[in-house]
Amino acid sequence: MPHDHCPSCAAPDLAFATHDHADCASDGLARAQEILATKGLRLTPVRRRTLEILLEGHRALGAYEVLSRLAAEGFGAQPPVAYRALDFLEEHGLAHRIRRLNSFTACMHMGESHTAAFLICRACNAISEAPAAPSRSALDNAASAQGFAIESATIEALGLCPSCQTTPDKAAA
Amino acid sequence: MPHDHCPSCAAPDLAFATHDHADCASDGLARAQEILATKGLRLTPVRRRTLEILLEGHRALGAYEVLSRLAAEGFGAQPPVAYRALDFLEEHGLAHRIRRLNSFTACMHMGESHTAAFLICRACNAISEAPAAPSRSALDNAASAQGFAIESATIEALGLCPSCQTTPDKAAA
DNA sequence: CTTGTAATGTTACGATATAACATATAGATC
DNA sequence: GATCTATATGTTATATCGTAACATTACAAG
Repeated sequence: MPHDHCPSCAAPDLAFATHDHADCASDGLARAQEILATKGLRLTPVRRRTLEILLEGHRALGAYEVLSRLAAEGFGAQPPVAYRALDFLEEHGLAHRIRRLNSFTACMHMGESHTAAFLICRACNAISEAPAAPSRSALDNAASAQGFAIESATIEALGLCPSCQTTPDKAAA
Repeated sequence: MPHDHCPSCAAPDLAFATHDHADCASDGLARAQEILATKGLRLTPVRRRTLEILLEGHRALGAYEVLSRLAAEGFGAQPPVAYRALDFLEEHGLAHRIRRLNSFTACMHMGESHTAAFLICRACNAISEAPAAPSRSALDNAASAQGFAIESATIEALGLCPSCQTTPDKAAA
């Protein structure tokens, strides 16, 4: 069931490909529950709803965008409500912050400890999580050559997803 | 002449190493002048001063930090003054934006077209520009496997520089 | 059912960034 | 040199993103 609001609906391991997104989202939620249960952490209503909102599509949402959704549903209406839920999800590997966009997206590989690399389509805003291990190890090499100890890495690419490359008006720089 | 305010004064190709920073900075300015002259672009007083401020150390400065320096010297005191100069420098490869810190730093490899990778010390805020080609090509591979066309990449690592690794109190997470 | 801890909510503010428009300046042309 | 034009600078005003500090509520352990 590829859904309409997501022109480049991405599968967990084959982003920008059409897939059954209802499954994709509910799997993500289930996976999150398992992971938090294991760690003895709580998926409270705000946190759960925040994750669901992120899981609605393979896009990045700003904290204030998430906040307005939460507020409309009766949760708190002040920024810390959204930031706390988002920070919690990020801290436990259920969501990622996209620095380039000052926004957040659900993690597509929950539980697999990894440095994530993101492919961000500047035309349709779709986000895909790409294998980052090769980039990351190249970065580790560059760092250790300088004696620098990496604690966390941000790897993000901006460009055009497959479907937007074929849409000339969107592709215009 | 390693200078005092820069605990991890970095050489262009060997960051985090002590070096003659007065040369490092004046070379950067000279190089910038060449490059802009070639392109028929102007290194106006604000732009020049902004670059000099960034070149003072291998650190990242926020736009408002640069702005207050400029304002104190008689330039305009409003945000666009700083953002315009910084954006201009970035656009022409003379400075980089560090997304992770919402701030800016002088480019250490002006004129060499490259995707930059940054090593950011969370203890002393020193910034080193590392060879990014290997990371970048690994990222290109991951992207093309998904049919994604990268236009620009952000590669940044947060961690500890050599000198801060040996200072336990600074290294505390 | 109390008590300590974690989570939620609020107010208030700080930091980052840009839109829109007015003024000034450098270089080209006459 | 005067004038024109494009570029650059400066301003006001506002949008957007993020956090500190503290009050209140829910939860789970004893």
